Amino acid sequence: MAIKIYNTLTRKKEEFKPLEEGKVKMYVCGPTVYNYIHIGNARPAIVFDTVRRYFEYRGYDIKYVSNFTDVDDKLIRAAKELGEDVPTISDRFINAYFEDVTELGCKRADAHPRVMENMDIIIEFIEALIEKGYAYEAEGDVYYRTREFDTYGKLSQQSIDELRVGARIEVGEKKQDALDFALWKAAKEGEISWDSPWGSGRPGWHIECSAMVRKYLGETIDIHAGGQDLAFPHHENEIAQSEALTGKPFANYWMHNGYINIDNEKMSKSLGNFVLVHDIIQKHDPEVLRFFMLSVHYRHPINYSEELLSNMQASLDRLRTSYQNLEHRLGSSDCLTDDNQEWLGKISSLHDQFIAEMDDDFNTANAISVLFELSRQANYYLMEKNTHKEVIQAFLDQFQDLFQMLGLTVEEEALLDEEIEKLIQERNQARKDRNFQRSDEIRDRLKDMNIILEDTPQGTRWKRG
RNA sequence: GGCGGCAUAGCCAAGUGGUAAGGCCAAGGUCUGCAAAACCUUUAUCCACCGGUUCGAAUCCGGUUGCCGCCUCCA
Repeated sequence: MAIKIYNTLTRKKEEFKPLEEGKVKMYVCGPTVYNYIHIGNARPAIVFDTVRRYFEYRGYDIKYVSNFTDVDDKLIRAAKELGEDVPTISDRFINAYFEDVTELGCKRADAHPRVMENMDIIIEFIEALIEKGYAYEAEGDVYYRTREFDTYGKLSQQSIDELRVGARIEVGEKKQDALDFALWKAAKEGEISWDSPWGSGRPGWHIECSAMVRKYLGETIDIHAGGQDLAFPHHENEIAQSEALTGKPFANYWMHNGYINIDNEKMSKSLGNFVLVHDIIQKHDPEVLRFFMLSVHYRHPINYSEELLSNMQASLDRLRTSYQNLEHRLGSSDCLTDDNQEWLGKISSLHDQFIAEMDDDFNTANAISVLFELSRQANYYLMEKNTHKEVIQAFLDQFQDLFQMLGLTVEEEALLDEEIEKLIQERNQARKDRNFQRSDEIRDRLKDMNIILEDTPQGTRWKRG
């Protein structure tokens, strides 16, 4: 079975064929680091981290690169407002980004290139475009000649002549055509800037990705990904820049994740309805946010609310409880059963189902439903009087394996605290003596300490609530 | 004006031709000293609406309504 990917470029699900057997080159557009990330930024981070994990899981050698935009208008504005310089602010929020995203279970990319550290290759790229006639200099700015690129609009299916010219596309005097976009912007008084053949200035937004993709991954890559809104104009412009330069396809597969809405409205800074990851993870288990994002297909919109997050907590708890119940039974399992093969077969077929769902354009929603089936089967198995270690272990391994694949953890049970253990023993003695008043007293006391007890035929177990 | 998406139970959400996955919530039952956890049962004769194609459609086609996104910095 092969992995299928919905390719924005062709608007179809296609079988994934890597450029090089067994290898994947993937680039994801990262955030502009002028603030803490909001949950809208978290979606591509989580979704594409999962895509990456899946490729790894399937044995691919994947090189995964994601950039930081650390110089741009928003950063310059933020610097002015805060009375700090741009590098200080971008450093701060890059660190914050890593902290947040790590909490959400995302691994580091193989490279996280920054604009400031790649000024030389950006300038070279622009020079080459000028040389080829695709760009021109105008009073310290450099613009891309959009109409010069024949297939402009192929990603977003926009006809170049249908693009609304006027009110919203700024007709700068320096531009030869309203559709042209900036590759290099001349510095204004007091702005951070770099020297270039066209005077001091800074790069336009789109050129950084073209330049960094080329440097870190090559002229043609397998997968280029980002939020839906980036398809036009950002990705369209990247294609124009890169393909004009190399004459080769820029990326074979384009993936775009859907939006997060709040009360069915797009979340945006201007509407003031954005939710920061930084704030959510004070109140909720960060993995619940990840689980939430993965419970919906990545191309569909998600409507965020606190209530939904609480529902998701309950769902995730169900799976984790199941895992903990298995762990609890591992020690007391014997070897008296003879239906091991049947159970092992069930587990293995659920694994195959999980793979089939993920193969189908990373259908994490369905993959998660397989996890629930695994949980149901495990719970059912635990109802048997005699259980076999081998089967319990197989369940545990399967949970462990698939959770990890999705970037989630089955929380390890904390070590038994001596004091808690002592109280439990005392309570069990009270129960034997049928002194239920005393036993409930102890249970309540532990409950106040956020310890929940469960009496099972194999003894009392506890967990943190 | 151009391009695109969505509409499935109280809530969330899969499902793109073969007769409605899964989760949350709720109700009843089993187990338990009581709980907790778990298990069993129940919860959409129907997938926004109207027509059409088909032996057969939530799924395809046409139309209608509603909501949303992109075309401007944006994940």
